[in-house]
Parts: sequence; structure tokens; C-alpha cells
Amino acid sequence: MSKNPLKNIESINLGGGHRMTPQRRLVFDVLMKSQDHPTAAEVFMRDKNSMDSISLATVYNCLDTLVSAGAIKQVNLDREPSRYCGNLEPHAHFHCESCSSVLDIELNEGAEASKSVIIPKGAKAEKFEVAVRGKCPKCARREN
Amino acid sequence: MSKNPLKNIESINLGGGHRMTPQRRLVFDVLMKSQDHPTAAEVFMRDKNSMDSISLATVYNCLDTLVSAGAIKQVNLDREPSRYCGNLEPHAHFHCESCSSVLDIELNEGAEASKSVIIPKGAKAEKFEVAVRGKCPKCARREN
DNA sequence: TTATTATTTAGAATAATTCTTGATAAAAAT
DNA sequence: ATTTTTATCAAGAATTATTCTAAATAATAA
Repeated sequence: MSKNPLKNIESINLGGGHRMTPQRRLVFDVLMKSQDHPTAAEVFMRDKNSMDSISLATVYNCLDTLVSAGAIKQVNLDREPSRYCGNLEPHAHFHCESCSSVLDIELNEGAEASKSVIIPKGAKAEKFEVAVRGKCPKCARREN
Repeated sequence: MSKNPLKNIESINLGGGHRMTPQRRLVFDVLMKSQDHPTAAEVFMRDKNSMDSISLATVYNCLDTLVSAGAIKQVNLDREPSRYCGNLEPHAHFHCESCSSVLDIELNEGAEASKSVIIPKGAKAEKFEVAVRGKCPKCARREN
């Protein structure tokens, strides 16, 4: 289960007249049950188990809405399809070059990413992202 | 001019029977003259000035070959088109949310990105990437 | 109840990138 | 110097993730 402080989706404020719908609820719930950073297509397949009528476009819409509301995170690595993540705690991502899986990795306290770079004068830094590329434990083991 | 230790393209070893061709030379030269992390389409337009016959597919091929040879870097931010970078020094990227421009930013010595994350047991970390998102100096100024 | 606004769906459209194919050119072998 | 092999190029088709469009439905507000 992802570390998401939102006890349930009803507590999410989507903002601006946006409604909580069965589709949005389902997309959120599926993501909360997932540990593997599914793509929109993967979320779609999982959603279909509970709601056969849901469409891929709707899954994209719901994911976008939930990302905008801050209820989930969108994860982009290289130019691969976007993945979605229910873990709202600050964390980084480990990206396996062999199997393309994505793992959450913890950030070391005290070693903030913001300290590792020199921001240009006048620029306003808003988000820092750290990504690590390599072989995940499974793939590293397999190749020995 | 980018900080690239390769004095000229002739010193690049493309490896594996790959040849240095006028197109590859041109793509490399254009990139060395660019400071702005152009996309493949932008490189293509600049190349056309010197070689009208060059095709976009060839630019993609040349960029791929040069990336594989380690002569240039590919920069992917969010799901925007790939950008290419002649700066081979270790550095991070600042990505402006307003104008989508990309700036090289220096890494603070001693504050390595590798220290800011906890790599999972058994995983082999190979590359660390730090990306900063925000407003570039120009855009930050404009909004005040 | 009626009018307004948001949402869903299916499928079309878009855009970056890759693939295919035939032609050309360079390198290696004879 | 030919022939053969291999690599490259160019044009356009194909692919794929994502967004857009339009019509139908549903929820909310008046």
C-alpha cells in the first residue's frame, strides 16, 4: 500500500467545481493498491476488472485530474510512457535499465537535492527531482 | 561554446564499424555551436542551412549514434521532445516551466546526488540525475 | 423543472520517434 | 581495379503515447 496521507478519496478536494465520480474514485483506488508505478494503459486494464465500461481516455482524464489535485504523482523517466504513483511522501525513483521497472527510493535526510546544485541567479527553483538509473536487485542478481 | 573535451569530431570513435560522415560531422558541429539544448527538429533546421539535402530521419540517426558514442548527451525532461547537449561535463538541468527552456546548472562539489538517496539492497546504481523545475531568470523577472 | 456545467465515451487527430525500402557510397576482399 | 560486403542516407510510412472532438449522459444550480 502506498504511503498516502489521504485516508480515502472522499477527502480529496479536486477544486474548481470538479466532481468526485465513480471513475475517479476507481482510478485512485487502483493506484493506492499498486506498488509498481503503472502506466495509464496498465491502470486502464486494472480498472476494467471493476468497471468494464471505463475508457482509456477517461483514465487519462482521471489521472490528470488527480495529479492536478495533488492526490497522486506523475513520474516521467526518459521518454517512456508516464507512470503514476500513489506515494506522496518525498522520495526519488530508481529506474531499472533492464526491466524498465520503477522503484521508490528514500531520500537521505540532510542531503537535500537542493544543496547539490547551484541555481542560476534570478531563477526560482520550485521542484527538485532525483532519478537513479541502473539495475534493480532482481536484474542485477540475474546477470551474475 | 559547450564544454566538450573532444577537440574536434575526428577524435570521436563511433565504434563498431561506424563511419564519420558529413552528416554526423555537421550534426555534431551544430550542437557544439548551440547553447540552448535544441530538439532534433531544431538541430535539423540548423543543419539545413549548411546541407539542404539532410533529412530529419538522418538527424535522428546521427544524434543517436553520437549519444551512443558518448560524444553528446540526450536530455529528457517530462514528456517533452528530447533535447541534445554538447556539454559533457557532469552537470544538472534547470527546466523553466514558463518558457520550456533548459539551462545547464553546475553541481556543488561534495554534495553528490548519490549521497542524497538510499539505493535498494542489491541494486546497481549507474547514473544519477538531478533536475530542477521552476522559473528561469528571464521568466521570473517578467512575472514581478 | 429547466438550464447550466461537468463528465464520459469512442474514435479521430496529433506529434515525436522509429521503421522500411531502395539508392548511394565507402571499405574490404578478390 | 573490380567485385562484394557493409554502412549510410533519404523519403515517407508506421508506431505509439497522448490529446482532442463531439455527442450522450449525469450531476448541480437556478
